[in-house]
Amino acid sequence: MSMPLTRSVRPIAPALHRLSRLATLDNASITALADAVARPQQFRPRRDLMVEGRDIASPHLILSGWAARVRILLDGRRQFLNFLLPGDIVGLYHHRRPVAPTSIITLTEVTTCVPPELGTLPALDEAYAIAHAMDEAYLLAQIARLGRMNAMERIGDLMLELHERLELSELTHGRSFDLPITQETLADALGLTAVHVNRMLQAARRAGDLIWSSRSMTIPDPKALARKVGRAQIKVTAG
Amino acid sequence: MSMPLTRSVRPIAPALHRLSRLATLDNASITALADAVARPQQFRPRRDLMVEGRDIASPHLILSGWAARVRILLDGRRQFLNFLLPGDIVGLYHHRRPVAPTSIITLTEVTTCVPPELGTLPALDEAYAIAHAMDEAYLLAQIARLGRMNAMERIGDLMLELHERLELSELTHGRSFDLPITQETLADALGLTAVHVNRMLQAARRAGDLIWSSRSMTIPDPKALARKVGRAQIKVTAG
DNA sequence: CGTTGGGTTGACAATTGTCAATGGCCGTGG
DNA sequence: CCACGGCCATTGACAATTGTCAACCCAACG
Repeated sequence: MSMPLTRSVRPIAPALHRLSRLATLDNASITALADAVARPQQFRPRRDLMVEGRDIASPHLILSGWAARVRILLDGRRQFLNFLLPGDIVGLYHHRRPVAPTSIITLTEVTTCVPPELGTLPALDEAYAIAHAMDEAYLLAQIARLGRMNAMERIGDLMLELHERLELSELTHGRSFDLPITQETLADALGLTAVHVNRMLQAARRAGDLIWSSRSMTIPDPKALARKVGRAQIKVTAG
Repeated sequence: MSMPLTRSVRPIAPALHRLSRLATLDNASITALADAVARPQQFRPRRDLMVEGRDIASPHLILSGWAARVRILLDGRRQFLNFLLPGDIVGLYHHRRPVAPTSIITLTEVTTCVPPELGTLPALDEAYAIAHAMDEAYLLAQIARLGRMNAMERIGDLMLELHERLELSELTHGRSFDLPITQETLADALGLTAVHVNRMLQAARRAGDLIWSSRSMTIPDPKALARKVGRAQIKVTAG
């Protein structure tokens, strides 16, 4: 905490922690990751990491901060497709000349680096594959959320998902986590309006389901909430 | 059309046609595919190809018929995550012991086969990678549809997507295609109720946007409809 | 201090869902 | 051949959820 080296490594620890949990990484993989992390890139809030339809200049491994994949309709309606949290990887594909399927925008100050290439380190490839499968699982969860849950359930379900994901990188504090976004951003992720999200958040607080103040979201009783919104666990490999 | 051999090959041609379009396949890949296709599996409607949370017994390459990935909430609400059409591949992952992220259910009579393994034929791997990227792009489209489009737009957008996808396997007839599902199935894919889908389909017909009768869906003016629902093209590789 | 971005509130409108009933079509069995 | 049942599509009346618009508050900040 007081040593300079520690200080500089600290903020990126969660991202690496999560990646190294997905598969058993050998020394070569860890070295490659350390090299990658040594060349961080900084982005201010509301900057594009990628633009839909353009070639992907380079993939990103999120080291700190929040970003989101976004799709904008012609008349300006906006839908966030998923959130990108520390440890998440985007733009890594197995085929030539990949085109970004969506734009990616930073929601907060964000640090990224270029992850080690696919196909050079088997252990890392395995981690990538698992990370990718989890991404897909969360996209599927998002579809069910938007298609079949009401506003209250969507909010609860998303908060549980975020808590679960942040836990993997040890970015939670017990039943709380930092939620550095606005209600409008939340609305765009949930397919609702900011006004309605506001009302539902108040209802959730009255019901004792969710308490959000000064950027800290608390889920007093995750299990009870999970039951209430009818939520299943995300699981990607057996055993 | 009259030769026995032709007759038996015919129904699976669309699936192979689409796959071979994604990347340039060498002879080894084509042979491997032909071998795979020679061992078809048949499924009646409403059968599970996979069950959420269970190990994936084997991946499937859809040769004919329609299936869907589905998620069911605790109280029975059902959401179809995407449709699986001839040429689509499911359950092929780069990591060990993959667990099915969702159940897959046949909507019609379906024929599948086990696609050649990943990592043995580079040309085929490239096709798999592109197919997978397209899958992902369609999932993202589904999210935007459910999150930010109204009922009318969702229907139009989905019909355009289905037409576009079926065109890749030459399963369209000009501006028409076979839509072998019920309005309730459509509703479960669109996050709506069957009653509302019914009303919107009638409105679409009155507006001249969509004409659906005896399983044949016609889009009189695809470009106009695309403009009306604010739809973009799906593109996965550059050039 | 004035400005600005986010959050909050109220009144009202639009969209979508619910429930219940009806009719057509088709295959089965008598 | 006809009666029956089942599935699907259709309709109407009504309710619930969510959106829209406009105003206001408040804290942060230059």
